[in-house]
Amino acid sequence: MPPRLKVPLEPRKSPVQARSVASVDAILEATIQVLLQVGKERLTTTRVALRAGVSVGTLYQYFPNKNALLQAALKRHLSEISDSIERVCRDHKGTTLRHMVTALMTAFLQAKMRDVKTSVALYYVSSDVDGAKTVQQMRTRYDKAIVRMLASASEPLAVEPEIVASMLLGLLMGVSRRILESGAPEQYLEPLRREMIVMACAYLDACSARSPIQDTPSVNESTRYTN
Amino acid sequence: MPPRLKVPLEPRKSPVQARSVASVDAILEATIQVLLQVGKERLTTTRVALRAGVSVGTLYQYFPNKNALLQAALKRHLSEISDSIERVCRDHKGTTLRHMVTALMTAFLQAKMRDVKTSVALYYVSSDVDGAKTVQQMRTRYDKAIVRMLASASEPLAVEPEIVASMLLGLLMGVSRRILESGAPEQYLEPLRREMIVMACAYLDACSARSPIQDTPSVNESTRYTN
DNA sequence: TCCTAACCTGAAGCTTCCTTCATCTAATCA
DNA sequence: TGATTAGATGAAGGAAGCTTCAGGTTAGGA
Repeated sequence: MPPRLKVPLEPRKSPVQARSVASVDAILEATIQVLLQVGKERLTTTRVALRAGVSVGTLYQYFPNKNALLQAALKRHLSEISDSIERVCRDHKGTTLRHMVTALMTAFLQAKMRDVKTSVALYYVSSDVDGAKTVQQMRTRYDKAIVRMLASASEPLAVEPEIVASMLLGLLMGVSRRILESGAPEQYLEPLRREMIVMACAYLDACSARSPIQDTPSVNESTRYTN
Repeated sequence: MPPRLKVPLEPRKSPVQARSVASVDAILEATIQVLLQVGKERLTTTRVALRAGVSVGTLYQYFPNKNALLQAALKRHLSEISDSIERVCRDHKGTTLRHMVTALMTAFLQAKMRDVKTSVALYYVSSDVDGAKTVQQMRTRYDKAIVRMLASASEPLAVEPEIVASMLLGLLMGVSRRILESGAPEQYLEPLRREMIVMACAYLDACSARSPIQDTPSVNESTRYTN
């Protein structure tokens, strides 16, 4: 049983004329729609092509295989978000921690909710083997940008920026995922956004209150509390 | 094109003798392993059976189809976590908010990290159409339990417990997912757990400091901050 | 206008796997 | 110990869908 290393993974033709650019775009768009309509399991290349108004052959002219198609759609979406985060981080270097968090949360949510459908659809592909890789790459971009921003804060930060970034991103991702997965009625978005900012700010304050070296009382058992 | 509503979805035979119980367990275990080794896309029932040391036929005696197998594995894992959370919530009714959060965070992380491999493997199935349903069910269980606990706190809670629960779970899920997906070196777990508790407590304090009716300064633009 | 390259088409080959079922073995009980 | 039920087997049917390719159409330049 030789490992199936199908050779034809060379990137396909890339669009030159206007009509082909349109095709590629339609295909990517159709991918999202099909994903939303039937889920990843029942997404077929033929179905995507049909939806996009082109033939399967055309699809395979720009994407070497089904998986590449899915990854491309995922990448396109995540890149937009990464860009938006990096921009915010750049724009807020040297400001207050509070300013930073507020801007970060707002930007992230805005980017993620810009089109909810796409975000939801892509959860289907974000957690297969290849999807995870793509996600990981983007995560690295977020992380770095945020750490850099935090490190430039006008106030001193009592905790390593990596840790803080981890917490902020965890909160951000976790809450937004919850919102998206739970049907996401528009109205809850704004209050939750505010709540997240409250939480993040409260956390940062708590960080500042701590001495640089950890002074959290140690906790060894699940039944003993930091009071 | 009739919707494919394959009839034979009746639940199969359930194990009676000891050996069959062992088989079912081996199959479920093998599912996780195969999931980890090759991912969901390349998981085949034959491969799972082989790994479990039984034949495909045996597998199909207990699981009506491949998907049911995956869902069963997912459900088993999530149920353990739900149980653990519900227990903690029950055991901490009427205590301090701080006690509650600390216990909650600790219990959740412990349950999730008990065996990291399983948790990671099941991310692959947790976000397909059916997996999402299962996850949603469990989420409801978490939510209710936590809301009930929060509502019983010895101190008054200035914010609706649903909102608080949402935030806490968002944080919890988000951070733990980050940990799991990023390779999860054991050593980072404890500091992050503490950090989460710090964050959650800081948030609860901030909540108490607010008057019952929202007094968060309103924010209308992404470029205006709550100072 | 004609030619070449870009682009599009979709039937069919081929592979992969899910699932069944006829048959065999092991356990349990009278 | 013989009968009955539970459990296990794995070759083979069959469906589904990815991908190719030989042959058409369109666009743009000479």
